Amino acid sequence: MSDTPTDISHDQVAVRRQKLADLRAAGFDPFRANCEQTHFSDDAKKCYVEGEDNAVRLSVAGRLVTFRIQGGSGFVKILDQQGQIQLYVKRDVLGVDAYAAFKKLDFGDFIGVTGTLFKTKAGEITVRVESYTLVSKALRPLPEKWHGLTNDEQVYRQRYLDLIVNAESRKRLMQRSRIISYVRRFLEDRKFIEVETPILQGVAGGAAARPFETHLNALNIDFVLRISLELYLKRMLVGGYDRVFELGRNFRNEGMDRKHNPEFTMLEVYQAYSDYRGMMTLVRDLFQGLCRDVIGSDTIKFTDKDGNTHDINFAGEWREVRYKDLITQFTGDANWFGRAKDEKIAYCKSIDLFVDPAWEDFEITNEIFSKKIEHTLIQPTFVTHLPKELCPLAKINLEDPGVIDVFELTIGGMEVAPAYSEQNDPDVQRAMFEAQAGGEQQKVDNDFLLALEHGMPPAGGMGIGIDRLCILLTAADSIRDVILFPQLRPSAAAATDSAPAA
RNA sequence: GGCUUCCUAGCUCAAUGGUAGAGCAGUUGACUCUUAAUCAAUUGGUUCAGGGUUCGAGUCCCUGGGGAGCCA
Repeated sequence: MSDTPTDISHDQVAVRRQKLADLRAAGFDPFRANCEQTHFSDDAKKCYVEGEDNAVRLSVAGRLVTFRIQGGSGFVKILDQQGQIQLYVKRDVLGVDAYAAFKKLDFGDFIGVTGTLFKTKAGEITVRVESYTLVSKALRPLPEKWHGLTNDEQVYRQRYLDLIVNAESRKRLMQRSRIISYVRRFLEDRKFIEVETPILQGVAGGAAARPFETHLNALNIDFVLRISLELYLKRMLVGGYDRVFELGRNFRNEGMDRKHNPEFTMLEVYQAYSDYRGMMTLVRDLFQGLCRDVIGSDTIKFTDKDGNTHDINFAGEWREVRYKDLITQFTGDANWFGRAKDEKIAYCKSIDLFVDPAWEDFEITNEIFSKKIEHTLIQPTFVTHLPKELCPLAKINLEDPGVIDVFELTIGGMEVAPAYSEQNDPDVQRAMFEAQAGGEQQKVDNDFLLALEHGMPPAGGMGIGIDRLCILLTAADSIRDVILFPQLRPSAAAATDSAPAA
């Protein structure tokens, strides 16, 4: 086969390039070919009529991922977006030349085939190939078929390889797409309108986080990338959109770990004439629908950070508990909120919890919540009546002016969805902003306050971290497993590794 | 940012400081219902990069790069 002087049989790329060159020399260029795809793999298999082999003719296409040739016939499998389908090729059907060429195909090549459906002795619905076309040559080999690709770095940098060889990754990331699709349908069914608001903002509002900074040359002005969707969506309430949502990317220039990627996807929903209690119903209906539609079960498996497994049950009513009660229960001190700061600090010391003496009282208390309590809330839990200092954008509770009308939905020990009765009093809102800005007037979004002065209807609002939701529902270990291309340091090797052999 | 740990063939992994190996994949051959197909033969390495210690380094030390985990 080879009249080249050097043996290239050990070099898989060279072998594949030689095959490509041979095809071209024979007058066929796979990169100039195409094929028909009448069915995806799963849809094709559903077309099989029980007991009637070779009654249905169709065309499928995909990447070769299994190759079992035995003499004059063989079975191969191709992978498309729905999964795999088996193909049966036979010399007697294809003809000697076409069959010989088929045997030279490699793992990873894209082919299109036309043929009829039948069921093998082993019971697998299979396409009996009448003709095929090579429509793209893979010049590099795939990772190993049995162990797949396990090198984390390569999984993230070359996600396409992970998707080809690791079925769980493919499934998990497909589920993410279905989750997002379901969220849209769910909200649209309830007459919510999807909008798109600016990512480049003058003031990074709606949350407390360090933003990415950038510069708009045309106006010679510094901008930041948004850290939240909130303030622009509320402007939509002012503008008369009663039910509005945005599903989009936020950016926070902070740490990266199993739960944080610098860019992440948030859903925010605002419903006029509702409140945080209305959001409870909405979020519960949404999650229960997601479980049914995407997962197919009311319960999901969850492994906590100590390796213990739990079943999280989304059915029925969910636990509702006041922030204050969680704190007094944890500390065993019914009068916790009446204690002096020194006493709180002393207590934290006694449980080995670091707190900075410069912190405010509420920060010390919240450190207990976030470090000691939050991760124990495994089953869906609405934590309500949070201290007002924790969020300046919510309405103050009518009975207790120290707390706000909000919940934080915590599942699997993670805060998944905060919701508020939204503050719509412009004067209270301004005072809260100014207290939070601590004298730095430029951090106050005056344009938003102007909008509030025009009148915003009472509303319930809610945010859901889509990545965390996906972690939960797909039982993923890390945010990197539910983001197609998680952020990594640039790889120096990648740039030099792609030059083709001359 | 700190601590711990990992980086060896295309992939998954071995290798007391003493000649770098296996499985899969590749190549050649056999095989017309396979399921990680099977059988026979066989190729393939700048051990992440650069220094150092040593008679001798994949292994020990240092610097750098990248990944993961824990902490901040």
